[in-house]
Amino acid sequence: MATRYQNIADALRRRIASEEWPPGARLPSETQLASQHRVSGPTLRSALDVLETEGLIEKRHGIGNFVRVPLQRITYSCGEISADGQAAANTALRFSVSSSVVEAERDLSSLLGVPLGAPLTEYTYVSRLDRTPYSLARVYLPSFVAPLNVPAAGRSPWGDDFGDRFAEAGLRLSSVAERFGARHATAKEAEILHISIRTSVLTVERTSVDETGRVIAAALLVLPGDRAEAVLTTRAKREEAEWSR
Amino acid sequence: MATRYQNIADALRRRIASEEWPPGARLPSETQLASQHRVSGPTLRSALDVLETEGLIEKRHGIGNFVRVPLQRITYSCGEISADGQAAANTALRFSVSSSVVEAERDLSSLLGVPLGAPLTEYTYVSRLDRTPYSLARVYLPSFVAPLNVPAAGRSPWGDDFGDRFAEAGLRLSSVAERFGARHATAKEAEILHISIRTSVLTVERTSVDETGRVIAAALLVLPGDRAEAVLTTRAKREEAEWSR
DNA sequence: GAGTGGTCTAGACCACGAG
DNA sequence: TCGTGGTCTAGACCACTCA
Repeated sequence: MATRYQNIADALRRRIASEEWPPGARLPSETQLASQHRVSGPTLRSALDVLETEGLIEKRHGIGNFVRVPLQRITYSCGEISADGQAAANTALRFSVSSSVVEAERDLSSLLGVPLGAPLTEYTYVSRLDRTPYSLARVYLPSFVAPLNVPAAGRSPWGDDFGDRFAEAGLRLSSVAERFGARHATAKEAEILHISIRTSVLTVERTSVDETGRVIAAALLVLPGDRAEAVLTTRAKREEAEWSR
Repeated sequence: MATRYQNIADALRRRIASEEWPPGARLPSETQLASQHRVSGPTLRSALDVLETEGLIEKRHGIGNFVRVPLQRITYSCGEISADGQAAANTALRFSVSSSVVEAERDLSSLLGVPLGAPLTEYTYVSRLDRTPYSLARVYLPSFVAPLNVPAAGRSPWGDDFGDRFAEAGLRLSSVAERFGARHATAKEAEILHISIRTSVLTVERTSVDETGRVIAAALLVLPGDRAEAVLTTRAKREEAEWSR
């Protein structure tokens, strides 16, 4: 059965779809909408919560509720080994890098195969398109790969530009494993990416392995589901020669 | 600044982490918790909403709120071309398949390159582990690939077991493209997978292409983020011979 | 029937942003 | 200062589950 706030959410959804309120427009105030639909404030607010969770509207405290402008989507290309550090970056995508030294937590120590508390260099990449944050990548290098706190190359927003470091350390990148997941943003990620903690994010856990099977880099990518996707193309073995021209 | 319900959510989260309420246990009733924390019902409920969104608790109408039992995770392996239909299935993962004939909607027609309204055979795969739904896959075959409504092979819960159909139709699978995304579950998906519409799901849009570049199958996978992940391993070209033994 | 969570109310007060 | 959304209250009533 349909509840009161669900019916209102449906009605508002239709009015948005009909472009009565085009993208970017401000909705009437919650007080006005509540009296329009003859419900109390909280009931109307739960209807708006539904639309916010769906990504249809954006709430701005003290200003109003706005129809969200569909964001351009960026693409993370999977399965590309970029030992030479020349990653395929999306055009117009700008990013910044910062680094610090951290101690290996439980997750990172098992991921990298280093003892708990071992020093790691952490690189944080934040990409932006028109001032809107689009992706967050955190890369961790063990101390045997590079001296602590050396600058990142900054060639790719995905943090896969460490071919130089590997070469300097006498390591040869052999394989890369990527694990994809979906979850809600953490409070910290939400703040960095300017999203709500209710936003779904696509996560990529990427580990780079050298010839001896040792993990030489780990990366944690966080991509807001409403503005990013990952793509992968696999070709049948037999045709590989033809397809790569 | 921390709000009232956030503080309560933190407190409850700590009590759950300390196993005061172990996995599967019922929390005190909302009325009891509200008086414990000296807040009103709605305030306590919004604290519980936070925990539900985080996947820490599960609400059961008329029964109580329960600490969620961590679910075993299943893995979808990406980048594997299984033209012969022998897919790597997770053990103990059971699934059912149903099929129907549908007309190509806007999304599907552009994905498959068929006219709007063209007849497609739709296969719906639902996998389960211990009676809990784990994945939903919908596969669409154009009519030139197979006669309408032929049964699926049922060898893989991911719907990548159509090698026989391709062969019968004289088609040779050449490449597979996968697109990954993250979003909330739709109402229909939530019902099938027994999850909330606020649950994050990992989506995979998979298109199979033959030698002439024609799309011969499209699949839409929906994997609840709390119980599934996708993995991909890429090996450097030079070492490929060694690694595949 | 007893107890649980789900919805809804009418209003108070606070925090934010803009003029 | 004003209008906005955010939080919170105290309680009513309904829907669901189980004994």
